[in-house]
Amino acid sequence: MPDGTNTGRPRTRIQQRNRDLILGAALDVFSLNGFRGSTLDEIATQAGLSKPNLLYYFPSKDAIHTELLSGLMDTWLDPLRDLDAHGDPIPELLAYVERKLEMSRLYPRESRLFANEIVQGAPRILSALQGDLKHLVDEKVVVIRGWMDTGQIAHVHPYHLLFSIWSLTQHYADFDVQVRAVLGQEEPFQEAPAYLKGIFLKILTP
Amino acid sequence: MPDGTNTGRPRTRIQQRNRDLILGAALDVFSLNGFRGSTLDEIATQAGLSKPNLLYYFPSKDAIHTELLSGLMDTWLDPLRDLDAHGDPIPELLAYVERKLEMSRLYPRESRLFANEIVQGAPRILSALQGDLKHLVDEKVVVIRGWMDTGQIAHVHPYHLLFSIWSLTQHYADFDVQVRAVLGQEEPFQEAPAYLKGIFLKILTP
DNA sequence: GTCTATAAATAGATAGAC
DNA sequence: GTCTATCTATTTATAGAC
Repeated sequence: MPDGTNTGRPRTRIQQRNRDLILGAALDVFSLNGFRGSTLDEIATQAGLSKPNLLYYFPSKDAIHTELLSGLMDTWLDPLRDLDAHGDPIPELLAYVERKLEMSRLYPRESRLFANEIVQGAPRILSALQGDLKHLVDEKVVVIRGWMDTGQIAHVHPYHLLFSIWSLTQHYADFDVQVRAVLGQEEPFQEAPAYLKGIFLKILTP
Repeated sequence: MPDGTNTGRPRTRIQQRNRDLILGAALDVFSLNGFRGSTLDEIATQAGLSKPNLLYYFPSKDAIHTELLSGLMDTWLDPLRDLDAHGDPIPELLAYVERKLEMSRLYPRESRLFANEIVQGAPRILSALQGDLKHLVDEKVVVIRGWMDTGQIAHVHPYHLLFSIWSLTQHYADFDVQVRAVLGQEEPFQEAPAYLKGIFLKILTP
């Protein structure tokens, strides 16, 4: 992911570096074990810092997790935000699929962090799902419905269409081990882009 | 899921009842928190038994989890096993999609149990994925390739086609909270079957 | 079979020296 | 800022009475 997640307070270079170390390590650990399954010990070891030093930078285990989730939520929605109502509908949607798949390829830990959180009932981000996410989706669904009503793309359930895009693209990050187990040695992300573009073209063509 | 998961040893009615209570409670807890995020305390409370009593029936936390996973793996693969090489290809595949979606609707806990395990790297079932699962998939891919080569269904990457079916159907169980958050009050499983059949018909039609 | 009590290890978090 | 030492609660698991 990008940035140094600056929450406003000024920081020295060493502060910034250690915060980043901690958040990176926490992303490794939380994304692989979920919140409750992760320990500060593991995060500290992974970050190369002592446990008390971790808690010098963040007040609690919960605070680290929350910082990660809220810092990432925005970035995670960017691909959908970029869906342009004035673009050419089919290429626009295929490009969205491509961006989402690229996110899975480049940021599998972030994808699994969300997957863990949501599979486990989204206790910490339910309000964000019902708020920011739902509002953005509602807004884009209007655009998609417009494209359908003018016959520019096929008529399918717009919400479930978006679920399909999320599901299919994130699958390659979240279920990576299963995909690789089944494919043997073939590289998943080599075939996936063409495959997904192909099927979404069929789904969307009027 | 079905059965009383009999592993061979004879059991009294009270033994069977308590084993089932424990496995049911463990399914609730493990499917919501993953293995490491779950505690025997929670499982015991959920089962209405004391913690030592749990460990009278199962030797360890790990044993409960393993029993759940291995007992379920077979059932989980049944819908794919039922894919009939001699059936009518498109209806056959659509029926498979329907069976998988029905599994998500009826057994969301089981779906989330696997989702947690796989998202977290499948430490306990990797060998089953590389063994039983891969072999079954390889076998069915031969069937699907046959249907493609004779022009009965469209030519798409058969492995990724199966990933798509798993991903799209399980999404409604594993990411249920997100789906519901976005849909508001609309019931996901009302629209999903028709939507999925519709898009897979487009994908598969030559 | 089921319980209370408890062991032994690990968890998150704090105190205080440096 | 970073560390060692430590507190307190929780965790898995066992011992042993009933």
